[in-house]
Amino acid sequence: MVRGMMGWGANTNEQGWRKGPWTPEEDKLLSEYVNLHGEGRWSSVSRCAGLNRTGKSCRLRWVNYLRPGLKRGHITPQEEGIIIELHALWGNKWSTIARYLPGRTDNEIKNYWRTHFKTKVKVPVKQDKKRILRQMRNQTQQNYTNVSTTDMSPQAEEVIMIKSDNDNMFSINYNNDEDPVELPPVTTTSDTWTENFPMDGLWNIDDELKVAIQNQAATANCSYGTDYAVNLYNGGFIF
DNA sequence: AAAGCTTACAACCGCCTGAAT
DNA sequence: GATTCAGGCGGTTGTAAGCTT
Repeated sequence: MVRGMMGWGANTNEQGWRKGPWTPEEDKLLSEYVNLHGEGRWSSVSRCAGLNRTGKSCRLRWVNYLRPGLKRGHITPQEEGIIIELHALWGNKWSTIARYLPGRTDNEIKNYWRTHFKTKVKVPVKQDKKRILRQMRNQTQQNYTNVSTTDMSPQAEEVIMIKSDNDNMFSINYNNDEDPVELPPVTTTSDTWTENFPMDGLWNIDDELKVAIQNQAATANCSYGTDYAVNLYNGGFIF
């Protein structure tokens, strides 16, 4: 795989900043300047080093490509194991994960994950769905008559909102849609209610958003919203 | 050999946060 | 306390190379 001169053709934006692939000359200017003056103050780096690049662009180039000590080459099986383990623990906290993989950047790990694992998320079989849906249902009934999402992160809140319309009816609002999906009557305790319940949309929730709920649940104090997320998680909804 | 698909990854964008004013 | 701004982070995009059909 060719590194370097790929992607966007070099051009300038409305503000006159250069965009696109970095040239060897630009790399040299940036490296020399940072080696001399140290990291930080990226906006002044771009000016002082004679680079017509934004501070953000300079920082990114340095951190992901020019910084000394960066590893090159394929992720090793050991590194892959660490990535899998830490991702299970923290979700898409790429910079945090990168701290445990010396020489690897968050960008590299993120790209690796998306390429190798993003599309290989386990799809639950029907039996699993039934079990988990039953748990969700029971937990919601037992613990909350009115589930608030006010304490959830915006991301998590975007995924799912559950509310009780009356004592016996619940509805799920996926992605804050205009038309919430109504659950069958609470009196049903068998599997039949899950059969009738159109959950496909819920099961297709993007993996990152599931992780967002997981993270929210793991980090926040118990509250209705996060507590519910914990229940979802414990019930196996996030896999 | 050519077309289409997949993989890899550099680089951008938008949002968030914390420090400075 | 409000505003501004730089830096950091995660998500996304664009494109070349490799692979498959």
